[in-house]
Amino acid sequence: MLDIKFIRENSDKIKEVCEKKGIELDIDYLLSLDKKRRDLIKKSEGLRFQQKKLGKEERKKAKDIKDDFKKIKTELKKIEEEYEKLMLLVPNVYSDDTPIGPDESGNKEIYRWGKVPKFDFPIKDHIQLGKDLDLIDFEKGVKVSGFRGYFLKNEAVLLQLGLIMHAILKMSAKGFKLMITPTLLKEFTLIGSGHFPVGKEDIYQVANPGKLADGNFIKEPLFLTGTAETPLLAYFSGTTFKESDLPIKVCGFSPCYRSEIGSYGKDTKGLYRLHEFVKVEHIVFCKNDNKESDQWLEKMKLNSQEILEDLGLPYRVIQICSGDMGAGKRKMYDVETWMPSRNSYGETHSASNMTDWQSRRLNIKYKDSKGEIKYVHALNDTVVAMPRILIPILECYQRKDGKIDVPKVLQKYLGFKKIPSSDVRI
RNA sequence: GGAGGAGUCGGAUAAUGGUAUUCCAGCGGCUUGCUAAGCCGUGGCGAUUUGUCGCUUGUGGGUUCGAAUCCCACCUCCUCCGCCA
Repeated sequence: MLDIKFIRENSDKIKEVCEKKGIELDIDYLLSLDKKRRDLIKKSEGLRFQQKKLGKEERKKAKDIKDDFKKIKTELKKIEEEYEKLMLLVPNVYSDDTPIGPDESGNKEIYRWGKVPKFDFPIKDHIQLGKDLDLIDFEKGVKVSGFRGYFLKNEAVLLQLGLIMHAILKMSAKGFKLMITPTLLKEFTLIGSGHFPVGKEDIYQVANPGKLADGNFIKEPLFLTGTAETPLLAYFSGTTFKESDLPIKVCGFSPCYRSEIGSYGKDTKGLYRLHEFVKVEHIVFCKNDNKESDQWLEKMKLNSQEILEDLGLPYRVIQICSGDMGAGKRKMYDVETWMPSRNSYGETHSASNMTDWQSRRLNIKYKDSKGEIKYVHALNDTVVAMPRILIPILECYQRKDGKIDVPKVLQKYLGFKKIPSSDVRI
């Protein structure tokens, strides 16, 4: 959400942002609602003032005012509902260096690391490797969980747990507070992170939200989050920090659920696009300053890159263009990792500067040195998302003999250097 | 699964239908000086013609000239019994 004053004063800019982000929104209508809203607030407050004054003196006259007041109040409520609905749709202004483009074709590669592996034998994809080495079972996954279901088995389990440990310990050493977050979330959290109202169809809603201690059903719907970003942000909703508390740095681990309704028929095979996965995510709150939050975005992006360099996986960094970034974002990078079976890079990380677009929705503020209350800037980025990252690991580290080397950085967590490892077989 | 309570500023607390009290903490200022003390100011949100005005007692409604107080729904917490990874 943006400041309505900012929208009033920069309506042409906002209209341009809507156009370049591919968002259809009638800003003039929003501004007309805003005008009506303020008129009605003035009227209703004036009546309330008189009513309160008269209430003490003359009760009959106060009663007459009450009817007018009620009428205005009803009208105001209607306008405000419409106004608030639109305010949630107003996109954030993208940074000056964001490429302008209609969709992913406008994204820009800005960095490349690592040597793409060359194989002198016919390679297998991770699906084949997973089957041959008994690491992934898609057939049983679909049988038990349905489309896009999967089981990880044996060394793949340890690989995933090792990756989590590596990521968590690394972020902890960098001064991030650690959390394991809930994934069953109330609606306000998803409005807060910006996944609602647009994008609602990608979030699962729980049909039976459960019972309370007193035996009654919970009436408020619950949703399964698609990322730990949402609960991490909502953890701090309603908080006013001291400026000296900033930056707030938190690293969260959670399962993630995505219906992928907009992606039917896309990436239907393998570990790439799944309904449920797990992810280590990190967020930062900093001062309300574009320069500072953009610097944090660079630092966070480097954390993602560092993980891939630890794993020895070749990657590239993409700067996302206006038309491919979400409504709430000011600036966004994807990091893509080399996936031999695709013969290309595939997205494994995503870093975004949301500025105060989320913190306004969630009411996350700080008192600056002058005593002024401001909204924090919020950023989020992947540390490691699994099992998608197993695709490049399994495929890049495969050997001619059909075995797979374990990336060196993970060996201490797994206790073996190659897959299969007799150590974990029963 | 059963029974009963409770939600007032960061913490504590008063107000049983008459317009939210007091204390502590924090922050700002002042005074006195000796290991600190005292005094004054200070919640948040919104509108504004910058004078102010409105809202804010968990949330949303209702009754009323007037609601923290009465009614309805929701959210949350606590106590006791039972069950449970």
